[in-house]
Amino acid sequence: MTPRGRRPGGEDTRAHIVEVARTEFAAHGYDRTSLRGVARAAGVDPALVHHYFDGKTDLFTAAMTLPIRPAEIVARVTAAEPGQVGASVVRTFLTMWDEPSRHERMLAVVRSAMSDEPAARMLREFLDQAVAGPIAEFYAPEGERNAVGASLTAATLTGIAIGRYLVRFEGLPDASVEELIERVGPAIQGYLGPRRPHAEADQG
Amino acid sequence: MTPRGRRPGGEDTRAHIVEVARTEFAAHGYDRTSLRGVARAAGVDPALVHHYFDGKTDLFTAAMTLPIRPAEIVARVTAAEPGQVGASVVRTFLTMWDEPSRHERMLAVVRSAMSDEPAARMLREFLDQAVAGPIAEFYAPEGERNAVGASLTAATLTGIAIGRYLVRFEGLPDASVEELIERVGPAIQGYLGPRRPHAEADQG
DNA sequence: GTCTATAGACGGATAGAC
DNA sequence: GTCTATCCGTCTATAGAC
Repeated sequence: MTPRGRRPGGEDTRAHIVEVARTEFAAHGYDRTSLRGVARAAGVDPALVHHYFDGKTDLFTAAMTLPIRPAEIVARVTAAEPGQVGASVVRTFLTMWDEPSRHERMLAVVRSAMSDEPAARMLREFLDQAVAGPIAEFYAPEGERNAVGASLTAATLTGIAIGRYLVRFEGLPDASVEELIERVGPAIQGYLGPRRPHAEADQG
Repeated sequence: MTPRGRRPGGEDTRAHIVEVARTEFAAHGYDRTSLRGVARAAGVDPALVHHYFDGKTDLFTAAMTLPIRPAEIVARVTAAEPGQVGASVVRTFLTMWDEPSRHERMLAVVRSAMSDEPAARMLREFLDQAVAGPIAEFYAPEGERNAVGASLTAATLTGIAIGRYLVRFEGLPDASVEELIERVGPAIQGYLGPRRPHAEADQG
């Protein structure tokens, strides 16, 4: 019957809208998610969504925001033995994907980042805080950074997320976390280690 | 003045539309590209686009199609020394991205694959033909396949393309092809080599 | 706090004239 | 082969009644 007017309980409709929006963004990406669709799925009026949020971008931001604690991640990474940092990074990342509170957010951001610039910025910032930053902290507290190595790490993790959760490359969705750590860890380790190819690289 | 009626020369308007469409899809992704926008950019009437193509999906397919020759790729990969197959794969892939005839197509497919299922299918098929197939051919002509290894390779290459050409991770757009080959080659090599972790794997 | 109503724009698609 | 005209759907956003 869709009762009109103020909702019975004083429950948090706003929070409900945010939740539904997150699910929609995760499932369809930014472009294909409409405020009307969110309103429909949430069982509220489209105008109510506008009442709470400035617009689509605002709703997206509200639905995605969940602070990450770089310090925590640094702690996890630095707890690993030097030779196991690659594996530790992979484990940390895959674990984040498996946290229910983060899964949909990450899905939505990656899906949307390919065509929406604000979403792309969010992806870059996330990777910077959750991957590149902690790594730099570990390997070069002084300030020297291996930017390409960090970016290759971020790229690898992004590609795996896409192959595993979005586009579904053969075998990836069903691979165990342990198998992935075992196979990808060494690759990451290689990106992060010191470079000395055929140039002079004595110390730092 | 936008002359009416049939165009002066008998030039191939259809081909022109396809070209323009490819550029639009590459720049904005599937969702944000409209037939009207394509028509506008091509200087033709929107109805003409419908005259040539069944719909948006049809136009997309027409704009993306460019046969790849697995045999060629196999030849390039198999020409490498066994220890250099990883580097060879990376070089082959990055070279394809740099071919002008392919660059926009690949950009468009990757951009679109995150939210459009037909585009996702195209991406899977491309990676299967251009990466997984040739690799399998090289390592296991008999039919045994290292599916996860091939998928991890595909995921890595996809992630690098995204970081280098789409989302622009720090340092990746400016990295030289040689540096990428040098750093990523060994990682790919690791995915493709035989696995013998802690299970029995005598021959195969 | 919630809804009705509507403005204003753009999308894909089609029928048919020239 | 090309364009006019139009249908019908969807979207974001706003003003204002209850």
